[in-house]
Amino acid sequence: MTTPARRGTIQSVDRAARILKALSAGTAHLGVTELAQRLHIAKATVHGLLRTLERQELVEQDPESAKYRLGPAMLLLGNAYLDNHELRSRSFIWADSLANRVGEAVRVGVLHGRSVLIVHHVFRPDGSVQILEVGASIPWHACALGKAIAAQLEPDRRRSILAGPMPRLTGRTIADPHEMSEVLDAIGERGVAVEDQEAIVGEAEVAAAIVDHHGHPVGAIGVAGPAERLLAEARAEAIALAVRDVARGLSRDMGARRIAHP
Amino acid sequence: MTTPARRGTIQSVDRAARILKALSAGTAHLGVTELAQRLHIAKATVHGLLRTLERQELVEQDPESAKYRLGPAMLLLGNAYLDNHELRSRSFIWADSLANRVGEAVRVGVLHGRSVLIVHHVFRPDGSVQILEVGASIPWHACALGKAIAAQLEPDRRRSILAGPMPRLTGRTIADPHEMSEVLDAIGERGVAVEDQEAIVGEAEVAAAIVDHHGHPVGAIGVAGPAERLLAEARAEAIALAVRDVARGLSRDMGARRIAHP
DNA sequence: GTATGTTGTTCGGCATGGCCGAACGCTGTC
DNA sequence: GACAGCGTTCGGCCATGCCGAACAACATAC
Repeated sequence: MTTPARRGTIQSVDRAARILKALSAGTAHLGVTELAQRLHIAKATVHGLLRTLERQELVEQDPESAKYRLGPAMLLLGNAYLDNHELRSRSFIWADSLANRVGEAVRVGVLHGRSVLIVHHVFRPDGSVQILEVGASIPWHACALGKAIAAQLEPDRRRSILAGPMPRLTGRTIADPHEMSEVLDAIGERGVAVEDQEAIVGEAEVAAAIVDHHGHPVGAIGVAGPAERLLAEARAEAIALAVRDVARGLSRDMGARRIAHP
Repeated sequence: MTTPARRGTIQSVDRAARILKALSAGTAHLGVTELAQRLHIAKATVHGLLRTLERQELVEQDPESAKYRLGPAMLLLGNAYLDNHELRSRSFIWADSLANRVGEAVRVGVLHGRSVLIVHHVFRPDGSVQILEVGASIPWHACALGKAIAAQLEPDRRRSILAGPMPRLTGRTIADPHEMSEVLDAIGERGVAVEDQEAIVGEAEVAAAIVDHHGHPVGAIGVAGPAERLLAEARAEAIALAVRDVARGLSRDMGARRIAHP
């Protein structure tokens, strides 16, 4: 056995999940042989797993090339994740009001591994053409959403997330763990995170964490747009205030079902 | 064994997939016990499967209620399905031009079971607020996309899809298999399917199938909007022509890589 | 307060069911 | 026409997933 598959996990299911992720990563469709050697599993075994996944329409086989790709049932499951997402559904009204208040696009995200997953996105309220970012995955260290969440993490998780790689996306990306640690402290005190062209040149974001009744972060909400417009002297403070207000309201909303513990 | 699990399938993976689908169906989160009796699997077995899926972040457990729901990795996989979708990516430019030409919303869908999955959606080009329908699933018999695809199916599949249930969604939904069969014949001849308030009162759609080089349908593209505006005497024919043109172009686009077989 | 019903979780042994090596049919290429 | 690559099938060994039963934690009932 090459990968000893952590105790307590069901080997075949674990392998099936790894197949799905491999198919999701590669842009081109993958064949049985390529999957087998990439995951270090016998070819026949991969075939059996794929056939089972195919019956469930989680993967499908291209009739032309006989190679495999993700299937339509995957889209339904991904959509179901969003539909059942409590933070997402609660954020609808808050995000709408925030977008109208500041006249910019609003994004809501959760931390997933070392990335922020966008679960809700409200377009800037002018009529311009914009692409929907729901489902997108952004490195945590290069967006305000991610930094806002990280600043609220308990010390162990914060240390572990700071330990990992922080690739430079633009000249302004914060890539040094010590610098980032200080930035997170400042964000924690101020209650608002700012990202200034750290992911895409010209784009900025102002965000605040959403916490549950224990104070644990469950996600973040933020305003995104052109840096020059978002961070202009005159508007910066007003936007930060609006974002923090909305994040507080949403946090209260999320924790409302249980009484806070001391 | 209650469900003998078709020969050749891997039992545990099949069960894991059924768990995921059960979680996606139920709006509320499900517990181990409920899943076990719903799927007729031993409780301990369900627990093992869930733990494996949880390690892969395909499901997550609510810390409060200890119940399970779909996990964030699911969203990434669903998104990856869209990214790898050939029809979808090729349809972008066609759908845009169609939306601008007719001034209405455009949808692209594929057949999945007895439903049409929306894989691309262009908003009506006025500035109004519209909800994004990508990922939505619509009964095939109640939308023009579905009828356009069904009309191009080979006889066996067409018969089997006509055999299933066709629930009435509005007073105008076609619920009778014989009537639908004649409607499909007419659509096949004309090359365009029309749906007039058969899914939602007031809403209509005009669509045409997209076929590969064998003539097999791979999906459909259509224009959707208010019935009175879409089906007005003056515009109906023009819209039908535009839709058919675009569908033809897309079909050529999709089949371009291989030479047509006689 | 105890009693009783849940829930999710753990354990260990039986035998089932998944795994792998090898062989097959097929499609393209040199 | 031999070859190399692919996806697929087969059969037998034994690892591994399955299940019944016991467990702990919680909620409820009285």
